[in-house]
Amino acid sequence: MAAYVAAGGEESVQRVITAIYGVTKKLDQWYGRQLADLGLTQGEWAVVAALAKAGETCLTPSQLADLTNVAPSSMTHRLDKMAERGLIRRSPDEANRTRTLISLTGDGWDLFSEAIRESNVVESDILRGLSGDERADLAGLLERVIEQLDRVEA
Amino acid sequence: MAAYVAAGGEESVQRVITAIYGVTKKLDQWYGRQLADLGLTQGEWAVVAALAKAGETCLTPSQLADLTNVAPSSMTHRLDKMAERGLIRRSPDEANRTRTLISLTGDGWDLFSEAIRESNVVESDILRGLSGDERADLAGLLERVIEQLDRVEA
DNA sequence: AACTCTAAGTTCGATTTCGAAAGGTTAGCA
DNA sequence: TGCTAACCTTTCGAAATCGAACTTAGAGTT
Repeated sequence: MAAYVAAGGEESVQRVITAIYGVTKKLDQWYGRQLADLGLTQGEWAVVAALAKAGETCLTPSQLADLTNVAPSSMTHRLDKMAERGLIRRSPDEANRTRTLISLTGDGWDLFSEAIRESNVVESDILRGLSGDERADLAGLLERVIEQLDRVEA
Repeated sequence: MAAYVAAGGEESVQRVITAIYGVTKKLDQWYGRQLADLGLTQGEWAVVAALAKAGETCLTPSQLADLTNVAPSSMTHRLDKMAERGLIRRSPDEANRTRTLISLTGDGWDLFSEAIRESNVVESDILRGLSGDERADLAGLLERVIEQLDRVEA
């Protein structure tokens, strides 16, 4: 730690970064446990949830890859398995034949409903310790960090 | 989104979770870019940094696995590669021969110094947009979330 | 001392992920 | 029309990760 500070690093930054990675790790564990019953991985749940949130509108593999933070090639593989299992369906986009449109099948919707209904994946437990204002503060601060990182990127 | 809310999920929770995963993703990209010059992966840097922060005291593979959030078996592989490259050294713990002690070699320390000196990995850029108070708030809120998650776990 | 139970590190096989390259499709423009 | 550039998805090979099983060492008990 002393080496960091001496080199110009700030302890407050370290503290935040450590905490962010800590929360992410815990969150991953929590999701993993909640989804194990349904035979879903986190990545697969992320796809189901993204499609469910999108509602009627279909999403492309690229969009899903962006939304769930993986490379497009990884999404191809993931969708292969989910299609094989009958959770999603690939259909060609007639308007732009470069694209493929992904939608939930009946089974996919059933699985989403079941996960929600059994409240396996209602995330309220996670932030139970924070008040409404504090949640807003937290989200706001994190969003500002994201903005800053976007700016550094450019 | 409507499906979530109807099922008892709260939008504020979704917002926080989305933001946390967003920051983590950006952070990973940022680290990846900074470290590419040095030929280090994030995981390897995490090991170097942990050992550097520990200073004189050696760490065991298990401790490093905990600190860097990977399985012990993954750490074995990582350390193999780093030892092969001459960055770290394994030495038996005479006090407890179950353990192995990991320490940075001269080359490992040089690499750490170089990374810091070239300010490749001084994280201050990341939180430039936040004041000191805000950083403390952010860290505090995240740490409370971690506590809550620990409690749910038990 | 003998036995058991726990802990640490590693090995092994399976899975997941990534990046680079390929193939097909669209859009812009001379 | 023909050419080029960009985009989307997929294929492929390489690398990282995980969980489970295994080996060895230490601690505690009788």
